[in-house]
Amino acid sequence: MKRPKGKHTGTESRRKAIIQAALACFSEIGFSETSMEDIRKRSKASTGSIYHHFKSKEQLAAEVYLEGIRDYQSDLISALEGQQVAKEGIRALIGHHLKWVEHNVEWSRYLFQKRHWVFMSTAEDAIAEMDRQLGRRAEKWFARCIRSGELRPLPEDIFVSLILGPCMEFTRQFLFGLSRTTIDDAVQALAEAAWRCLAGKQSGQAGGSGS
Amino acid sequence: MKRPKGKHTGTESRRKAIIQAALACFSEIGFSETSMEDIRKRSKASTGSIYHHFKSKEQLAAEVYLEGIRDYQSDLISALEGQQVAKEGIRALIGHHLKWVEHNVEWSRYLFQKRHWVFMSTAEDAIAEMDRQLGRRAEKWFARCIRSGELRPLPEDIFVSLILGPCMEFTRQFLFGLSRTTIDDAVQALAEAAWRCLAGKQSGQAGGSGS
DNA sequence: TATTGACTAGAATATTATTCTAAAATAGAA
DNA sequence: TTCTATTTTAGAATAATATTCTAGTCAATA
Repeated sequence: MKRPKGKHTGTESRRKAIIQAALACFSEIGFSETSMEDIRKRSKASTGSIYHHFKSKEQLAAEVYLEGIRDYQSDLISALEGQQVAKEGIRALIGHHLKWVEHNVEWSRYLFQKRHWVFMSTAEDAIAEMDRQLGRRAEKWFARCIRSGELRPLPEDIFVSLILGPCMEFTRQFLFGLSRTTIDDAVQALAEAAWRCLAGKQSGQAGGSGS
Repeated sequence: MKRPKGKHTGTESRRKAIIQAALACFSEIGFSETSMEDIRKRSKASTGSIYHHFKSKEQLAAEVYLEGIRDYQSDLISALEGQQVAKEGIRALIGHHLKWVEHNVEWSRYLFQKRHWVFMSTAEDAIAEMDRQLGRRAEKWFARCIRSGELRPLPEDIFVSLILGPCMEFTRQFLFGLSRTTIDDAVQALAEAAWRCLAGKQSGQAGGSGS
């Protein structure tokens, strides 16, 4: 019937090679500027091979995206759920994000700097689904902290905006080479700031020094 | 020598028509999916005419972007500089942004949802220059507030992240139809949150102006 | 009216994404 | 092994579409 699938038959490695080549090309010269010919040469695959693995250039771009986001998200959620204390969880979240970006600049450039590409429409559903799954688990974690009074009760969308927003904006600046603060300092500063605006009343905020 | 320019000779209106048509097409079906033929039909211009006004599809996309960002930024800076009190300034900034988005959904989708498109490389310089100019004036305003102790002294990049980030993230959710909070409430919530993490030590509350 | 230069038209061309046909490789069955 | 079915690869052929080119039109002056 099908193939044994326990094995990397070389077909998988070719697929990977094409994705890697595509990532490199897109990252270096941009999506529109990259021709299938470029990817073909760089990956040493043939036209037919590329189109056997990927329906179109657009879908190839989408697969590249998914490949990266999968890696990014995998550790993210465990980093969060590994924390019991709200303040630590938030810090872990921000820390994981920025460090991942620092260590995966090329992927980050693709995932974050150029997010929401129109030609991603193909993957839109898959991406949305991943976000949703991640969102649900994160939501659960945050809900617990809100119930315990550690975090201020805020609408979901505002919550997301306050945590993700600064991270993403800093990421953007970092990837453009516009940031001067180091990643470690940024984690510190952003986590502190996030805490300041998310902390529940009783979580001894502002007033004293702390830490 | 050139043209009398007191009159809109129809050439300018044609240019505008092409930009409008392009915006509509890009917004509805996406950049890659939009062919020059689509734009030609929608704008009722000829191929030659389009290429007379714009060097390429990429440059057309860039001009569309610049057209929008110009409108967006024009009021933004005056909204900020019109405020003396830090807290009010921040609120004005956030308020202007979200309201502009609400009233210019199509443009916003183009400017913010799909920002940093690769094929914007053409305009990259022009955009960067606009951002820089805006940035300088905003920086000046914030620097004053920091000196007066109204705002906490933070690195420029962190500052930008904390104000712009949440705005942009909420914008993204709004444009995707993922937000449930109304724009007005979001302005309120985000401004409050921003203030909480940016306010200087002595700025207890109550807007004791002065300076 | 004639001249000049910006503007428009649409056919012609060039580029490049995609399809197609057939050959090579691979995995399992005999 | 050899045979057979299936997957994968190759590269030429095709199709789609961005861009260029040539020949005009028009609008403003002299």
